[in-house]
Amino acid sequence: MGFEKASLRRICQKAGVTTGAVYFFFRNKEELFCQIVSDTANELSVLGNELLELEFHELETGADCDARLMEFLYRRKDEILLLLEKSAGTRYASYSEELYRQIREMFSLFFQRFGDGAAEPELIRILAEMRMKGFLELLKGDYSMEQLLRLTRQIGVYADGGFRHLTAGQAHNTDMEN
Amino acid sequence: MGFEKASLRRICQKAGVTTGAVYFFFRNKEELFCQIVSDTANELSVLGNELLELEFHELETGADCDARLMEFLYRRKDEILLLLEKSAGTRYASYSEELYRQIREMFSLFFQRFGDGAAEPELIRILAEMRMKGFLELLKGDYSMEQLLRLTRQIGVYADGGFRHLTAGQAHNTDMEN
Amino acid sequence: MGFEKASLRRICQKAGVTTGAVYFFFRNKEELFCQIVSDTANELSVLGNELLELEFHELETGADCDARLMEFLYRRKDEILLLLEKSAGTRYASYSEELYRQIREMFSLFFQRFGDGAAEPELIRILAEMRMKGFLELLKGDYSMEQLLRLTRQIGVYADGGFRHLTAGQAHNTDMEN
Amino acid sequence: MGFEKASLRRICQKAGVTTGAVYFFFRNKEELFCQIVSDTANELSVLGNELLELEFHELETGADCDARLMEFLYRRKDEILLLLEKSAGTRYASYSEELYRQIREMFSLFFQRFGDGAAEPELIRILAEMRMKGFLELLKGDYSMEQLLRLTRQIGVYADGGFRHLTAGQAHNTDMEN
DNA sequence: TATGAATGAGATTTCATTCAT
DNA sequence: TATGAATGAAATCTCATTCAT
Repeated sequence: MGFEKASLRRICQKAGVTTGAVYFFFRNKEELFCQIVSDTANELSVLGNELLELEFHELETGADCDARLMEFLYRRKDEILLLLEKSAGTRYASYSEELYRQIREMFSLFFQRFGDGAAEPELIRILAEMRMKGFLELLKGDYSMEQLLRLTRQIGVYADGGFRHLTAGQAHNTDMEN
Repeated sequence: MGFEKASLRRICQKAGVTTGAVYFFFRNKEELFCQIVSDTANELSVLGNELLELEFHELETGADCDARLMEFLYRRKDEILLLLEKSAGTRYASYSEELYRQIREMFSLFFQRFGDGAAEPELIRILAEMRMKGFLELLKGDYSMEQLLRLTRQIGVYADGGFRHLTAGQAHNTDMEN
Repeated sequence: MGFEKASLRRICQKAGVTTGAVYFFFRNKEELFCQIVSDTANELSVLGNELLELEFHELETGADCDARLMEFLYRRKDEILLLLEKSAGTRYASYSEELYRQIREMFSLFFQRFGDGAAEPELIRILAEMRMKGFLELLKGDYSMEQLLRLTRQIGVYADGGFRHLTAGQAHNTDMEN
Repeated sequence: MGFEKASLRRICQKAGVTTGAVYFFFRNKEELFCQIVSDTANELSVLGNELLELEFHELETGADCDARLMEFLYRRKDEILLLLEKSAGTRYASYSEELYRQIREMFSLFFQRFGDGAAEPELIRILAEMRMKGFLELLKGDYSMEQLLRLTRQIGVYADGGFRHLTAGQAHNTDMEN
């Protein structure tokens, strides 16, 4: 579980390399981790910004954004899961924060645009965490690309409905939840 | 991060005790962990079943169930976070599985009752993970009880809307996501 | 196995005492051990000398000596086994040496008296070890006093026969062993 | 004293290695012990069975068997002493039981063949323990090969005489022991 | 007289890292 | 470029002993 629990000895044993060899290519254990995920991390950041931009200018639907994101995550499955779930103890430990920020920004945008005014930051934080969790769990499931995209679409529908209900209900909150 | 990375040495250092002292009270590191969380774990299981029952017989609204759950979690915040996020390596490692099962069961029930027929297990799995994540993040935020309950209600509204959108959309799926 | 492997904690647990209490009665772990065996050790030394004396003046048969010895060992079974097999690490560690010396002396006497001249010290050493081992194993068996004495007598017969064969054979050694 | 009391720390200190280094070659302390003695243990078992067979078919005298055994033990002195006296706590702890069984079997054979009928198992047990003890003490003495073989022969003579006296005496037991 | 709690040293084991070759 | 061996620190756990009460 996680970078810190993964013993280099065991990693190397599985990879059929000697531990000594690792230190020829990488300065230390963290460097090894980082070189594995860095490209993916960079590209994900770029993609995130790009999608944020698209959404901002309403050039693409949310569903299309989700699909493009998932396609990327799927292709880099292993690295993504390392990056987002096993990076504690490395300099990528807080990488996911950047993603969360992007998602929160997007959500904030939605609330401003389609909701009735400002959105509560804490609510947005929770929703962002949930959404991200959704992506990650989709990734962890052993799905085919088709399955994955279909499920992604459904999660999108779910999120969309949730958002609408939330903004609609904020005016007459008490009515809605009963 | 987690039970396994939490060095007993460091724990004891912070607590101002020697590591040897711990072994007077607990057989080993895991026992220490378990004695901290066991009561809470048991009560949570009971509460989970109770709420499941209530929902099943429609004796209480989902919102009320959520509120009762959050109140419990809030009162046992520390133990709950240990139990659900730091238990890898202990015999509670798979405890959360039970909770997930309960949530999935409840979701399944909803889909059967209000949706149009059977629900896809994989979709339910993802939604359950997201919902749980929501609860946990609510817990991790440093909120007052009032704030917490208000946010919980909002998440409930979100989830409710998501569910409706999802079941409504299953008939004319392609329309919805565009 | 032995004094050093027996944890005081476990000893006390079995005895239903607290470890603290032990240190009220005994200076330390070794003292506890020694007070358990000391009386027995002293009496055994005395008995050993007495039997040696008796044999020396031919006031008693070897079989009677053996019987008296075994009766004593049997009554102090537990202490004897502690003293002779678990004393490593205590000041009784070399206690058994004294017994071996006595047995060797007795064997030496036999060889001088009934054999044809001086006896080889190394041979006597081995025979003494074997004889002692015999006594200890007799003790460890879960026998009744009667069984024990009968077996002791048989071992005596064995040893007697061995001795005779050995002394008889020393003149024409090569004949005997074929 | 024994495997369990032999601290790896001290072993390594004497060997001029760090304890960590040991774990490069051996999985744990027990593995270290086992790899030292395993070959010897296997060969001893084979030899034991072989000698048992020879005795059974009377292809070799007891004295020759003893000599062959001692030669083997002498060549593997260190490993044998580890195996038979220091193995408590390892998976070889009960190894010597196999040897005892072989010796008892051989003794049983003798009693059936040369004695007058069945032999008492408990007596045989004691005699086997004594005989084994003899072998071990022979080994522990710092003898030359010649000395060792000569002493072994003498112990053989002793045992032989003991056996004869015992079987002869079983008919008129009460006479003998006085 | 006895207990419960605590200590500190030392045991086995693991691990990232280094180094000679 | 790569290996096998080694190191030293730190982890969990055990144990004899001490001490306040």
